[in-house]
Amino acid sequence: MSTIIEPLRGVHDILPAQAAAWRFLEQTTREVFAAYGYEEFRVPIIEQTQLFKRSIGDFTDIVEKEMFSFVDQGEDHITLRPEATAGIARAVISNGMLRTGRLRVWCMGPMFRRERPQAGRYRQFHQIDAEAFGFEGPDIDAEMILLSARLLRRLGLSRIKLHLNSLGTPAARAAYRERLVAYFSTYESQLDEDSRRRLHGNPLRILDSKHPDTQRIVAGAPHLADSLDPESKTHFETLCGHLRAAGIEYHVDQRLVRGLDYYTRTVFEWITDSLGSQSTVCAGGRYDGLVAQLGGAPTPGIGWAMGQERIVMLLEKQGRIVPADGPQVYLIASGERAQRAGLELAERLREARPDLRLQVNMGGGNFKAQFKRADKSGARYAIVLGDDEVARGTVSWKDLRGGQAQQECAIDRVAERIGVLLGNEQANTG
RNA sequence: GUGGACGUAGCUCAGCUGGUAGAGCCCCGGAUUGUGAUUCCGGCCGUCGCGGGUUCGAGUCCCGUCGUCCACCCCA
Repeated sequence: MSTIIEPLRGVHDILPAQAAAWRFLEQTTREVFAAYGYEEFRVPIIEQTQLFKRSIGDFTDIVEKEMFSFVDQGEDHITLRPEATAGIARAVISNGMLRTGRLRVWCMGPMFRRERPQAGRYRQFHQIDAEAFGFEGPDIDAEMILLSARLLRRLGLSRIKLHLNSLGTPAARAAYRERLVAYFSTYESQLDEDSRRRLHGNPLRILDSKHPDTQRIVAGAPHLADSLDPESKTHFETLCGHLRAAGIEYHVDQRLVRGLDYYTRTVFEWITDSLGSQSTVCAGGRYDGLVAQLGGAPTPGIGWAMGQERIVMLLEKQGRIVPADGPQVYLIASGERAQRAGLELAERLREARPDLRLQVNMGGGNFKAQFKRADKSGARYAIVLGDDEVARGTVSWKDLRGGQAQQECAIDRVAERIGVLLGNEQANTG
């Protein structure tokens, strides 16, 4: 007897029972992106380790200790992508896609971070990702946020709040960063360990430290808003105006700085109060310097990422019923002749109605057993084919959910019959 | 990475102060003829996460380990 192989820590199977919620999320995502004219982009899951070091920032926890990195047989330094933006930016440059100026894309897929797992925080997790390149003005910032808002609304989720802030231009941010370093340096000995470590790497992160002592020091720190350059200020105010006009509620959060180094100007997060400490459901911002940093022509960019596991958790928690896609019709066939006739009939029906979801009983069984399976399949109707029906050239037809009596109809009129019945059903369920 | 709680059948859980495991659901079969979902009867299912220790004896106590979860950290 060999021992059972367990999954790796922090990775999960998505079981068929859960897949409906995922499919609903993914289908809705496709529709919403299409509604805004965004194109799907598929990029690799593995990239050169250097890509993430250069884009996300050497001093972020992600790069410092959370990446799944390895050297392969050919001495290549490879990393499983911990986020999507860097890979998309790289792909946009590699494929010369910026020559046409502007680009609005989205992608969806697994990401990897070697964190300590918790509900809503996994080592392999999935994100929906939106990116736009080549747009300088705040209109695209607004569109990005409106798009995410519409997606959340279309999913039927509520009680998710939008937090908003601006980090300024790279220059203003750099100046602010210096001011911040100067300020925190005078209190260096009083800072907590993590904050001290970040002081010269990513001092903005110190702002949202939860250490009480550090927080006291943070309270006296120079304000980001005061250091904003006039252009960034205007940019931010225009964005806020767009959001108000569109009826999107938001909360300006001075502490919101985001963890990744590449952000500039607009940053935002959608936050829920029903997921414990994994409260951010979607987050993003502008990264005007990233493309140039990765060797492309200087091009402004903005994007966001949404955590799919967290969304699915919210769908469950908020009791959203997602459309199932089990069979509509279950075909029962008993006896050798009936089985053969049943298989043939099923194929004919699928030919006639490509959208039909029809499950054929397999593995035999008496009528009782087959009806049990028909019931369990969730199908609305059962088509019954036994020796009697075969002899008569008919099928019996049973409504498993309604009170209608069982009927019989000619075998070559079944497709027509399905059209009538499921047509009605679709009208009823919208 | 730090601190803490938990880990018993496929699922949800019970098992008092240590005496070699139970329920419900699920699944399978039956209640005369080719009919499910209800009811009744019967049946299957566990190295009590794993490893070590204490003990005559451990699911129950101790240690370690793995995993899940909570907070921190980080972040989607």
